[in-house]
Amino acid sequence: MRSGYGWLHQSLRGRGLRLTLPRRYIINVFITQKGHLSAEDVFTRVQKLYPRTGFATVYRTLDLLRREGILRRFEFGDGRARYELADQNFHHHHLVCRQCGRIINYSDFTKEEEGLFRRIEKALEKKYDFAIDSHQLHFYGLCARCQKSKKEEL
Amino acid sequence: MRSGYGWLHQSLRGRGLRLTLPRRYIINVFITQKGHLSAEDVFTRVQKLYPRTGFATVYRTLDLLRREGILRRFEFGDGRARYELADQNFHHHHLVCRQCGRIINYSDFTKEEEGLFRRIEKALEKKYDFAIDSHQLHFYGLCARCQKSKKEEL
DNA sequence: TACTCTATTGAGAATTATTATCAATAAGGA
DNA sequence: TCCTTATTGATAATAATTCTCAATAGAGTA
Repeated sequence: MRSGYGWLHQSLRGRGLRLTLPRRYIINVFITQKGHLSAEDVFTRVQKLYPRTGFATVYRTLDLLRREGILRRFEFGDGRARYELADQNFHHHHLVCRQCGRIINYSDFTKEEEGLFRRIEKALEKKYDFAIDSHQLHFYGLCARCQKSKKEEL
Repeated sequence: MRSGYGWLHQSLRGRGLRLTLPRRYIINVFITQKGHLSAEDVFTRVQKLYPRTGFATVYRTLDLLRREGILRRFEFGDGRARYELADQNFHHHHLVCRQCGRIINYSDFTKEEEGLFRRIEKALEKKYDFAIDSHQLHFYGLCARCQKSKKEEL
């Protein structure tokens, strides 16, 4: 926890921002275990390492990191936002289970998708005079486990 | 407002559900003016025609209509859910302005998209044992107006 | 048409996620 | 080490949505 955050430090200091302890811990949560974490998820994990952390700080930091481009924010429809490390080298989309909320990242088809998406983006930008900076594609359905439990109900 | 809701009536009665006045008014809002309406949007519009309507009823009805497959529910990232008539003949995706929240439906490329999406769905279902029933694609960026106002700031 | 059963409503309280407030704390440059 | 001020933690405030429950009103039936 001592160092290894030089990149962030650099990115923040320019704007008069500080690399505080809670911020390090929060980023660390995302680095050590990739996933789609809600503010509460992050809060409980950080609490274990740094119990004095407050909820407000978690929210503030998540938003800060989003603005810095370090995190991406998603809403999958269960009323709470999720955050994920914005790894440029791992562009992916999501599979969301309606029942249990499980989220799966997939990047199997991004090659094909990207070709089409680039074309669509270009065309939409022209047609609607829109400056597009990102997109999100979610597939919704039932995961393996929830399909089974549904069958067993019958 | 007297009739014209036979289809709904049919669809509800089977399950012991009733086609009440507020429900008619709420559906009517969506039929008369297509759009991506929040619960509040619907509430204020229905209020004008049927002032005794309560907020809770709006929420309950929106959810009912979603479960019936009549409405679709979306979250575009501004913290409030939006509802839209689920018109099977008008499959489309969305362009969302980060600044003002404006939402544009587009269906220009759905032909091309659909081909790819069908293939992706099939493959994802097999690979992850997921029963996919729908998907959402949102493009985010700045609409024409907000691009302008941003330039003028400088 | 009147009657009855019960799904639905309206008003307001309760819940949940998120944001704002503000005095106390701690980065980090001098 | 000192000083300035960004940041924090605790808590109050918002905002969207859901829950509760007595009163109301669909709609099948007599």
